[in-house]
Amino acid sequence: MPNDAKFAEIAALLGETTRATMLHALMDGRALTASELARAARVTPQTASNHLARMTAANLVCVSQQGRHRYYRLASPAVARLIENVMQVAFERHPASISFNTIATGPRDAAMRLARTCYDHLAGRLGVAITDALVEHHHLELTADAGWVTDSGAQLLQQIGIDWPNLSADRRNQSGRVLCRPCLDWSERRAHLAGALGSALCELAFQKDWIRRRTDTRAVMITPKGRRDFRAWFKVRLDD
Amino acid sequence: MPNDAKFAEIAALLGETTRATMLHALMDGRALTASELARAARVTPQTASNHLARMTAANLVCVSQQGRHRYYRLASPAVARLIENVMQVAFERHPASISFNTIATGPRDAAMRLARTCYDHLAGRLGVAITDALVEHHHLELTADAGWVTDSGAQLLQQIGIDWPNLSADRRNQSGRVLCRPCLDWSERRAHLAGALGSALCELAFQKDWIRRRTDTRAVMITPKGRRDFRAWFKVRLDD
DNA sequence: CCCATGTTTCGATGGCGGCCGAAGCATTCC
DNA sequence: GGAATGCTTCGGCCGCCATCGAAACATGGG
Repeated sequence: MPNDAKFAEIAALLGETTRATMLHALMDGRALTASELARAARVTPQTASNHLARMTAANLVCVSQQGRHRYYRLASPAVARLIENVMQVAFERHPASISFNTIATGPRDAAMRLARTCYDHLAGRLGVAITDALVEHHHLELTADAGWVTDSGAQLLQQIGIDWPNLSADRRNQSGRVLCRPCLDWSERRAHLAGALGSALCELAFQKDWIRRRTDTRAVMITPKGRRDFRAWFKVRLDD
Repeated sequence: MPNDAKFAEIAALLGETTRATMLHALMDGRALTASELARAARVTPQTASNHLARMTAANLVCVSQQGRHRYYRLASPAVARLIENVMQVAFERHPASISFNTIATGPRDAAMRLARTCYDHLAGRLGVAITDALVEHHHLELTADAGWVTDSGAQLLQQIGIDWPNLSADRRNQSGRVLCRPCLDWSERRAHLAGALGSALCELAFQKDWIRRRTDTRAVMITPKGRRDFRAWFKVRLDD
């Protein structure tokens, strides 16, 4: 009932390792079954079930039944953003404690560091590299809190098959610039592309088989075709 | 050490009513003493001290000593944003449970609803009204994730004494548009202005005595001069 | 220097909540 | 229909942590 209580309720649900692990497993945007989540968090199914029920009640995740499986996924983009935000605060640099944080805070897995999905967009070196390349070639302008696509950027997107003006139209944009959100990547500690543009780019990359999902991980593999096309379209350099 | 653990650590710190209450008390951006925070959360000083020590260690708040008082404040804007984000998820509307959430979720206090500070910017009806007026008169364009100031907006800001181009210059803005972040207000459930612009406007409003702080609350009072000038400059209507 | 005030440390207590075993329900496959 | 699989409910155990009293420490004032 009081504001603070509901606030604490949500935060408390995030603030427990088992649930946190499950939520992170859902951060790639896919839906996972209760047992998969139990395995991911290394707890028994009944424990997982309990956690999932509570997170469902609090609208952190939602569930859809298919046969005898129950697929759980994050309830909304806002939840994904919230999780990102906690990560950001968790790994924010602070003058006093740099020595503690500098070592081994990023994902251990090399594949994870190279390329992974972050709810609905690309993260890791690939995500950062694409974003950097777009900025470098003036297709995109980014600030700490916001970003927008330039005219040349809109043209580029059009060519690869993203109807950007149309995409951004329903968000009351009028002047052709727009709507992407920087998202701090906690392995690279660099802004990369989230928001509508990040989502559209990620979808396109799967569709064109530039990247492929791996099983049981948020890491994605970059196909040879992807390597070529990322370079051709975005002038992305991943190998130096 | 593992990512999930540090994530959970931060979230767990937010997820406890006493600490949550303290953090909310700090959301107006001011620094409060340990005893003030203890009173706000209705716990003994020693309990508060314990919580504050842990939140300081986790870089959620930071402390500066003055005499025998220790003043605590939020450690960074990122923390304030995080707290806002949790509120947003906590009060997000969900088709299934609207009937529960529609009643009495906003701040009870009428003054709070009318005008209050939200870390470093204005919220409540005043914050929303200013934002609406800016958008209506095409001084500002807002989307779900981002926003920018139009040329006419930059002119208006210049007239009231905010050097907007200069303000946004250090965030690699080149084309005069820019940098403000919508922030969902959980009493009005409407976007209002945060980010650099929100902060500058709020500061200006205090400086020009359009609004004044009240003691012991985030609510601010709007002065008669404020009422006049908000109307004159921004065409804000607060009374209908 | 002594007392008042603000804050922290220590130790003990109590309660909340995560966890699993056992059992029950639902769904699918044979 | 019966067995297997996926998931949930129930009950009891255990550990963690919020809380407070008591006391120590720090600062400033008289």
